[in-house]
Amino acid sequence: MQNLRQPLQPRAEQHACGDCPIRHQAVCARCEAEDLALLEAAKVFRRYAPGQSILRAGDRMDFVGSVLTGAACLMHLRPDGRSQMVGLLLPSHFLGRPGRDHAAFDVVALEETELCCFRRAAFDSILERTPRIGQRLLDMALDELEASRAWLTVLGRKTAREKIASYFIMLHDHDRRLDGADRDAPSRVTLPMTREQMADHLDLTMETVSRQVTALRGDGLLQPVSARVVDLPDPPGLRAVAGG
Amino acid sequence: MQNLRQPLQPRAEQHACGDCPIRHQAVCARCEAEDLALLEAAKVFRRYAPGQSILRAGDRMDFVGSVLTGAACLMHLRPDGRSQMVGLLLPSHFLGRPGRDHAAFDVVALEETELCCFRRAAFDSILERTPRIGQRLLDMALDELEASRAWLTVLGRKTAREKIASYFIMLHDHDRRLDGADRDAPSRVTLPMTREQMADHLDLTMETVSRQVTALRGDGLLQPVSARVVDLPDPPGLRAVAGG
DNA sequence: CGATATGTTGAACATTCTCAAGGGATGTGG
DNA sequence: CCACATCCCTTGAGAATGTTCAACATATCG
Repeated sequence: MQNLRQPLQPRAEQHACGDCPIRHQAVCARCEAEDLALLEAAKVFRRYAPGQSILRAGDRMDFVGSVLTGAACLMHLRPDGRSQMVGLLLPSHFLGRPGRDHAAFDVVALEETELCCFRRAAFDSILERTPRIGQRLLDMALDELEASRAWLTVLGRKTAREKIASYFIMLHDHDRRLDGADRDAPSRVTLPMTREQMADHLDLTMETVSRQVTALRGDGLLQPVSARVVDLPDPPGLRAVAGG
Repeated sequence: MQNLRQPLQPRAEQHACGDCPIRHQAVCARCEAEDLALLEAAKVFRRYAPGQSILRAGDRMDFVGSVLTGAACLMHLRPDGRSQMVGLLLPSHFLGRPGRDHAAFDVVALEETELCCFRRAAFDSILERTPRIGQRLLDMALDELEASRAWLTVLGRKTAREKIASYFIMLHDHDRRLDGADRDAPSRVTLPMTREQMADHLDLTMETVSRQVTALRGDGLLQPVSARVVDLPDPPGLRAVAGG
């Protein structure tokens, strides 16, 4: 069993918070210099390979942390073997839950992924002394809750075509949130997952994903560059297809 | 437009926190006497009729609060008119979001519903002075997030039959959380919604809901007493059908 | 180059939806 | 008390979206 205590990858090179790519989006976003010093002293970078298990449902969680680079997913495995991807962890997202010992879902790295981790005990004590971090965490949790509820609409009320469009728009928008560029300008997204994993996330089959990607390419809304890289020539058009 | 500032129902009779039905499940669960005094001074009960709108998406939210009795739902309305119920507010659930002015979703009372409300400004200042409440709120938000993610599996990977079973088990389990009784013992649940609203929540059609309820009755897992009251003679059996 | 993993396309099938009709409770007015 | 209206629910038959099963294509990597 692999978890945060047993990274299989070589120890990640650790950077200063000053030039952190997620400095102003993550749990530390509202920290002042003094708060940051506390976090900086406690942090440890961890690196995971694609497909590597970061946590398993029920595991003791000794660490919490932020996704720095890469992507991971939360998986809900059912007793009968069926599984559903119930969340995506992209750079700046927080992993772990203060006040809860065991993981609720499996967490799997989708691609090469770096985490900025804090030992649970250390993080909890920083939380106590630094209300700003607790507030930020609450805010992020409520954002995630809103996103998860909005995703219910994607799974529940959208057609296969709309789901695929919604998925690409979500990736595009998350990139724009990090780089601040124009949301309507053409862009290139790198897919963090295989067709099969997309199918899992969108509650479709791999075949339907494939067919709908082909269809959207035919409509000029997606322009595959390679299997994992896709150009979006017309984000507003794609957003319209995504519908809401 | 109706919202928390304009309840159409007569002013609700207000009770002391001491004999509150959700005293130990709501946001105030971990409050000591002194914290409770602060909340008690700021609280106002509100009552809503079935079908009444409590909030509309985008509304300014001047109040936050807990559901005391009844049930309400969070609705996500899409531009094309399709809608999806993205959450259920049952007794003890919290409504509203500190640090956010506008509502993300519509909130509609499903049945006669009482809320224990606090003016946003007052609540925010209590939050600041009472870290226990902030912690409890974070904990509840993370519980809701987990529930919402688990519901993704219901919508995404379950058959109509499994969805119906999951729905009844969810209601049964929420009742058991409030009354502490045995989760495996036969019980009677009161449905807070019509077949059409159930369909909306489960992402099915009213017709499919009706057919599957009939089928589960045939299997001895549901025993309708009236349209809105159903006996569950065999919760473990129903839970098995719900599957995960 | 051959092997394995990943992605695409095709055709038959199944679950659920849509459209349509009818049943049963409750309420209102005559 | 009955006729009628309304709302909610149930049942049926055909249609449709997405699935399943299967073959084939493409890519990556030893």
